[in-house]
Amino acid sequence: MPELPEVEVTRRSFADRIAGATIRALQLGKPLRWPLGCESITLAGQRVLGVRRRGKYLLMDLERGVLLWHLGMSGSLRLLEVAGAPGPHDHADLVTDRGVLRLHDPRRFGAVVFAPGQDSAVAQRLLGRLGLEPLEAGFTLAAFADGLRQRRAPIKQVLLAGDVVVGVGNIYASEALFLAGIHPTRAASRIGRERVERLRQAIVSVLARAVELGGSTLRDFSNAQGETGHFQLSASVYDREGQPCPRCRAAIRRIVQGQRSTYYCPQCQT
DNA sequence: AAGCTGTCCTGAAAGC
DNA sequence: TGCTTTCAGGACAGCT
Repeated sequence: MPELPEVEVTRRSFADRIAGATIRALQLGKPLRWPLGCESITLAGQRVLGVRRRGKYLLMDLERGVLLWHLGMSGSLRLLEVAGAPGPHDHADLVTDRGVLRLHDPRRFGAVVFAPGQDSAVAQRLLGRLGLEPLEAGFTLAAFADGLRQRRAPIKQVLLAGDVVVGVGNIYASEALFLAGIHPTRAASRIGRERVERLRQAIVSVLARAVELGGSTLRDFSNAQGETGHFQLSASVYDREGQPCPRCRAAIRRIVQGQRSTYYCPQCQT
């Protein structure tokens, strides 16, 4: 499933090539998670100024608005020079004079949404409460600690919620907590400052490494050239219930928090 | 305000 | 073998 690293790798794979392109049309297939929010004709003729990322959203800046893309859990984007007929899981084609950006998303949790501006109600609704960007300078100990201070919920669920720090999905949440030696059920507000700093560093290192490695975690992930990740990042605890902890050999445990699996080492994480 | 739960969708894997 | 059931996952809506 695309988490922040996969989204960033996708962005890098086509952003430079599509910047400056002129949109001809947006062709939609089966409905995605949210409606587009504008007529395709609104987009036609607009130039693509660039592509940014916020959390797991890709923000495509247009001359008059922003086109937001989300890959959900099974989405991928490819920029095709020559687009053949869409397959059964191809649900959006952004046709431009530099090629066709095609969204492939079997489970259709993804979305393409038009926002008339960065401050529009649509943009605010989707982006307004997103937390700190973990790979940017603003992700400081002070800011992170401040975000966790008021939260009594388990740290794992606070990480997933995305309103303190964005882009940490289910897999990386387990991995980062393992690296930091923090038990996933611990109340976020009850983690000491030194351990918050360790968690901050763990989040940065696990995400930055995954970006470097070209996105990792999903078998069917591919960037906009259609290249799959050359390797899988090996997880220390995720999906390893019963297997020995790489640090202390204790059996990895699996629990469910908020209907999501969490994996951790009962010895190393407290 | 913060924290729960339900929901969307479909492929893969497990169960019968 | 083939059918049915269960599960996974991001993130919003809506309720407490």
